[in-house]
Amino acid sequence: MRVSLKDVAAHAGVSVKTVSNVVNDYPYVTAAMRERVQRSIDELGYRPNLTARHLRKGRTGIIALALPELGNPYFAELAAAVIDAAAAHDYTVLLDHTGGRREQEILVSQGFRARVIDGLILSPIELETEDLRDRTEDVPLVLLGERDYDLPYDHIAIDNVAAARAAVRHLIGLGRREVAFIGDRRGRSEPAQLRVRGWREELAAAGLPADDGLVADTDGWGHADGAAAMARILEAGRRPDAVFAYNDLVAIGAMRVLHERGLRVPEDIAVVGFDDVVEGRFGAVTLTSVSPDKEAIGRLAVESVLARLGGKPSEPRRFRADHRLAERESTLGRGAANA
Amino acid sequence: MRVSLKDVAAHAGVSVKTVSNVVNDYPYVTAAMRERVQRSIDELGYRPNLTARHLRKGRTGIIALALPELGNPYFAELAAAVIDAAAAHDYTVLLDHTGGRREQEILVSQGFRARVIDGLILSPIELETEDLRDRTEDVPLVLLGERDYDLPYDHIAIDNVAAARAAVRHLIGLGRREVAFIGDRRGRSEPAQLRVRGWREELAAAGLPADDGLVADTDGWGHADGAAAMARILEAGRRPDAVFAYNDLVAIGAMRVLHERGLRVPEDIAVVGFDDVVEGRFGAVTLTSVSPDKEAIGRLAVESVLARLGGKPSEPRRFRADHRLAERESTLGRGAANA
DNA sequence: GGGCGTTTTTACAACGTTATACAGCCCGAC
DNA sequence: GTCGGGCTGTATAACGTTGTAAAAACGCCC
Repeated sequence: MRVSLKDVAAHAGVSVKTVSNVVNDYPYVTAAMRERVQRSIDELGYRPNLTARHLRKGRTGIIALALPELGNPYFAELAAAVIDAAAAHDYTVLLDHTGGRREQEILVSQGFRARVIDGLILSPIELETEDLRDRTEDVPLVLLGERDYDLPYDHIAIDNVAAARAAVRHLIGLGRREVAFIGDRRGRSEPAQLRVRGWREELAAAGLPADDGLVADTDGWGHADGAAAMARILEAGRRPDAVFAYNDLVAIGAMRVLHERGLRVPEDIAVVGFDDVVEGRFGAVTLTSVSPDKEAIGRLAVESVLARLGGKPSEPRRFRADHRLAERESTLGRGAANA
Repeated sequence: MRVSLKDVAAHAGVSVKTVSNVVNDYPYVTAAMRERVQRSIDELGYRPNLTARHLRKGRTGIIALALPELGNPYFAELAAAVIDAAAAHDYTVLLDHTGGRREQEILVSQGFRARVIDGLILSPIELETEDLRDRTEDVPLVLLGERDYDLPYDHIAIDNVAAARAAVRHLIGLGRREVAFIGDRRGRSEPAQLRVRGWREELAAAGLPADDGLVADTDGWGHADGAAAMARILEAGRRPDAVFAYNDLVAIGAMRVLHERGLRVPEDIAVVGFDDVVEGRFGAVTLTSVSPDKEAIGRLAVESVLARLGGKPSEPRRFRADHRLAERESTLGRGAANA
């Protein structure tokens, strides 16, 4: 059986609280007593029961991070950043994945999946603003990714519209005139809509048409989705000279199809992705990508969820993490205008 | 403040235990009473406190999964399999990453990172057998990946030696005579050593020399490690006609370097990876890879850790998950012998 | 050596839940 | 009618920890 404070106390011939004091480095313990108790602790191999401690203290030391997919390296890298940031505050992270499905996201936000947590960081895909309106759960929630409307929760995000515009501007600067967007999620995902909006705005600013036939829906955001969408565009007889993809996986899937059909990247079609995952740096054609500051996102998310632990209901805040465009072979310019 | 059983009991005018009975579907509760209590529960928005429940029951409903790196999609896919398998048993998964560093792995195995768990699934890289000998922690431990020596813990693994031999056999069947191995970890990783052994054995069986100059060490197992190792081999003046990499990421990194130097895959150099990650199916040259049954590994791991919860110390067991060789463009044969 | 302030240790009550044991109750059987 | 036994509901005691408050020990001064 597991050793408890009581066992140690009996063994050392002191009260339970004294042992607790030693364990918690309470200052008013004589060196002699401390050593005597410590010896019993070591001898019996005592280890505090965190469940009991947390019941008493009202905190569990665990925050949950709910992501759409672990398989996407962007989220994996983000998870690593969150885990590290949490560890710096002596917090442990419980990871969950929602598949980006709305019902799962609602379930998670209501705390039905993991109910032993002090706080929750959620990266929603299909979740609607209204889904959070009647949230009753009292653990602090922080949202990753931009939301259009106001909700009483902190947001951590990069400026998706600006980032998308920068990507499209870069393509236009290369002289491209027909820029496709791959990865809209049938209008059901807020982040996708923001990137589409950036794409549309930048094309408009350059006086280029934002043709709906150049926006390709996908079901998900994996390699296969990008490949299928690219194939559909080509089979519809379109031949864009540039592609801006919702993320790197979609971009890489699209590039595979271009390669199969003998279209060269970037000569025939330039490609820009989003997320700057490692994978994009090691293909036969390395991928230009919008690079969000993942480490900052993870750190800000942890800090803001922990800041809300006290339960003081201050104003919701919106954190903007940085992003930059990492230029690589997939948009290597033939005399690129400075973008 | 959070609503507790006591609040509900007061509101409904019954005892705390009766409310508990309703919550836990205890059979001997009249329908009338059940409904009355349920109404109070709904009205007050009661939600059970899992910390307290678990303190009482001695179980937390959480198992930890400690992986070397989340960034490697293989582990991400594996994590998804474990999370799903655990969910089927009403268990939640707490994810941790060790970076594959020995001290971290020891720490995790001793339970220093996450101490609120019922069981632990650990995928060690550098951990030595002896590190587990004096493990005092009493939560059940299951190891992922093969271990050579006997330890009182269950193992879930594929047959690494056999899988490596199959990969090398396939290359030899293509007519390749100089097969390099990329991704030994300076002898510090047991799984790597097993794959090197398979490589060595199969070469020996074919009467080919297993030249030490063809084994490339790496620090880690990411794209960059594979690229650096491949470059080192070429710069040493070697020109193997095939490469077997420790995993897909290493293989893809190596292929990038081959591409940069104008060497064609598979014409000049055939490449085989390990893990069968999605990424390998969408490069300009798709990657042949050893494909372990991740879903089975995840399921077996969860089942065996849960089976040990009772604490009955039965014999440690060794589970073998299946693997197969997924053949793709990187080993497309010019008249391949049947392999 | 008694009084007083400071330091050290202790007893006890919580945190929210469930297991145990028991007290009523109702019903049918003797 | 009294007894036994199956249903319901309740009081109480845990689970292992820490906060509070009070008791004990100590040191110092007069």
